Amino acid sequence: MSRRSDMLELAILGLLQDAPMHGYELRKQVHRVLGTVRALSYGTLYPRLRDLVLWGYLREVDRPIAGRRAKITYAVTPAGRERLAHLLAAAGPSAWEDEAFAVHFAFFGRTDASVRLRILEGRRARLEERLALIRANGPARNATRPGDTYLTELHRHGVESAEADLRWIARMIDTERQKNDRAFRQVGDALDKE
Amino acid sequence: MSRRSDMLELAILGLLQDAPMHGYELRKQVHRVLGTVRALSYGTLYPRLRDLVLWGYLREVDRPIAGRRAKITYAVTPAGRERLAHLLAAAGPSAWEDEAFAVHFAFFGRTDASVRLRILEGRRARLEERLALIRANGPARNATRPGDTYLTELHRHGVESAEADLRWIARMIDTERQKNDRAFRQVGDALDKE
DNA sequence: GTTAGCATGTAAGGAGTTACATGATTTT
DNA sequence: AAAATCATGTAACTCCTTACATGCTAAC
Repeated sequence: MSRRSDMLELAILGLLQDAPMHGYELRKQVHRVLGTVRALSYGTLYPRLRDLVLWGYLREVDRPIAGRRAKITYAVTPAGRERLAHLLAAAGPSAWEDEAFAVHFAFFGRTDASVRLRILEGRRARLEERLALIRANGPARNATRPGDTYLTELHRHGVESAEADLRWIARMIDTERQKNDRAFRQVGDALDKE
Repeated sequence: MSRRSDMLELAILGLLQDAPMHGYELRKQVHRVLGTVRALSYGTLYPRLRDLVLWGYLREVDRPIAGRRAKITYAVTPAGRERLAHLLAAAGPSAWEDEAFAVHFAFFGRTDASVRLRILEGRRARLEERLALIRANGPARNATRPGDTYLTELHRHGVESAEADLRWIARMIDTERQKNDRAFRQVGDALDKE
């Protein structure tokens, strides 16, 4: 359902929903928001923008300020807004993968609370799975090259990174739950007053 | 000089140098050693093994234990050993990238001390550069969606991960330097005795 | 006036994934 | 005897990068 490439689509639609931009600026915004995750080349971006226009999710807003041309500003169409909502609501297993997760998380500000929690839980499960795998594959019984300090260090660093990620996710989930609790309490208060 | 694909070549030659294996087993070893980094599919591995044989770096060692066939064991040829040495000694800028660095580091056990240090320093510079970039792109002046906690958190997590990686690298470099010092001292002692 | 950054694109090719196809061996 | 896992491969496809090509605009 959501290939890696849907992530680029999500990022584009999400950012353009905030404010119409042209490609060059858009790329910088992607780097600002998702700079931790990966780079984005023009060879990837421009063809994709063309496609999104073709599919009706974006429209070109020509802004010929004086003689300045060839600057194409893109804006999200109603169909694009629907598509964005759909992508944001879709929280399938591929949404727990590294990049997909980061993109989804970046747009949590406009994602439903239930979807947020589902993605966070999925991500946690994914990270725990990975940690277990790293631990299982540990270089303990390193028969061939016993005592290779470097392999051991690499392994330990992998474990520590995964653990740090897990702690972060756990914190995010806690925060979400507290938010939910507050929301429930407010609903409760409102009901009390009736 | 070292495309992403050279990393796979390095991993294959490095592991097969330790012990000849067939493809299936090799894949598991790659996961054991580099499991933290990325997965490796058969669709990638087998064609590459074929190529390496074609290029003379590997040779097939058929091991028909009883009727058991179709199991192809691969071993490194002299040319392959040369190639491996070359790949290990090549510490160009692409060796500081995430995956390439991990692969190089995994084989530090048979890498020259000077090359090790060069790669570690390069990696540190790369990480520092990345950290600076993340900090510069920080969601501080987030005009469009002020106070988007999620973006702020994502950003912070990115900074923290980068910092943790940097601390790790710094520790590795320290260890290397101490090793060098010890080595020099031993040489010094030996000279004293003369 | 020339360098640096803004701005848009295309074409070719590299790298790898997915899905498929096939069969042997080991374990339950 | 079925299920799991070992074992090897291919073909189609996707995605992205690199290198190229082009021209404008701002700053020095």
